[in-house]
Amino acid sequence: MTERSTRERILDVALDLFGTRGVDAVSLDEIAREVGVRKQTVLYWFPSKDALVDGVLEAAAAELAVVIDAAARAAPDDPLDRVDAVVRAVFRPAVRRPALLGLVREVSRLGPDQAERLRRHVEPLVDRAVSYLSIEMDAGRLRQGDPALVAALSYATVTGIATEPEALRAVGWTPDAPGLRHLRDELRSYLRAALAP
Amino acid sequence: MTERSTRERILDVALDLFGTRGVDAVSLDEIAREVGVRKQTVLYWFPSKDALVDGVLEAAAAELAVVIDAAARAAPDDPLDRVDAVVRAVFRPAVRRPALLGLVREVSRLGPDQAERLRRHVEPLVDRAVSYLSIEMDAGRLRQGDPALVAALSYATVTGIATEPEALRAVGWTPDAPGLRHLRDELRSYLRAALAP
DNA sequence: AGCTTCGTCTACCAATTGGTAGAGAGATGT
DNA sequence: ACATCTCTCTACCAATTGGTAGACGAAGCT
Repeated sequence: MTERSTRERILDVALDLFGTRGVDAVSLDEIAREVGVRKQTVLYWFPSKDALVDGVLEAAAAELAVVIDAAARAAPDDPLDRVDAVVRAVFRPAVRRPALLGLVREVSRLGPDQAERLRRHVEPLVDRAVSYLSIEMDAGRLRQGDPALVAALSYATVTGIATEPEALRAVGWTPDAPGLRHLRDELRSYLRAALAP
Repeated sequence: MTERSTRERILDVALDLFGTRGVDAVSLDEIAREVGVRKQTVLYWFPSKDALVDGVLEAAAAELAVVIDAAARAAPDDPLDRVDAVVRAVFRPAVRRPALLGLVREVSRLGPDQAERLRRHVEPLVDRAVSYLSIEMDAGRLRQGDPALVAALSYATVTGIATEPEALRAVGWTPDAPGLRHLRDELRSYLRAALAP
């Protein structure tokens, strides 16, 4: 068996709790309890709560970056198909672990230092996405617009829908398997329509 | 002079703080300090923190409902124009007080009781929006799709973009007056494209 | 005048928070 | 065999949390 390291397990639990309930609402004690260890062990691996938040952010960003990158590379040439592929790829981990996108969302609340640090992590990904959109817009294969804002809007759509289960429940949606497929397909058509020329 | 009541001022401050930093991260002491009063005065008007959260949610929902309702009624007949009008109407208060939409977003974290209560408040608004979309889709004036999910997706787009300043800063956007206008216009075209037949 | 209600206050309190100090068990290198 | 290093632990601590009990002044009612 694999016997994941304590450090890893702490990161995992912290990502889940921070992402679903917010950083300030989760205590080190609670994380420790969930991991099956004492608070001081958490503080051994991450000398402060801030350090733990840093670690979790970094891990989450890395995890997302890998998924997105792989999907974008493997996708076919047409930009709409490519966006489609990224959405499909992100959708699975995002729904399985809402905390993943939820945490990224959480950043706005943390100090500007942490926001800045995360931004540096994500920057290359963002830059590539924006310049890609820009090129494809110029080529007439995507709707014209400000590529930076279109990127932000697409991101907002995906993150928003993935991290707001309440909004979905308010319109009567249920999170079972067919519901998930249906949601994914509607999200894809919606984004396609928003981006198509 | 107007001399707003203590209760009102508490609701105001609490909405701002809860919305921007999260309910759990804000203490009654802090709210009281901001209002210029002691914590026990807050507890006099709202017998517990939960009660305060309830009050704030209700006030926020009511405020949003009024804005949306007015815009939708005053708008022209074409559904795209109507969506446009609502977006323009929501955009201003949302940007001036990001807490407003931020708080609605916050609901997912609160207990299911509070989520349930807020949902009852918002339900008529949601129902009307969904059935409106449904009718216009059947009439061929909007893109075909599941009206409930399209409503949720549109909401996610607007809320997401309004409550994630970090995402916007990551693509180099700045929150000055021209930036705001530009963002609003891009949001409008994006939504238009996503909903157009 | 006297009594009550309203709004805010001071004085506490038990529980929880993030964090420090340092002991002790196990493995590892010499 | 011994010293060192790695990891987790117990024992505390000061600060902050949401909340209770009740005093105090001002205003209104009789």
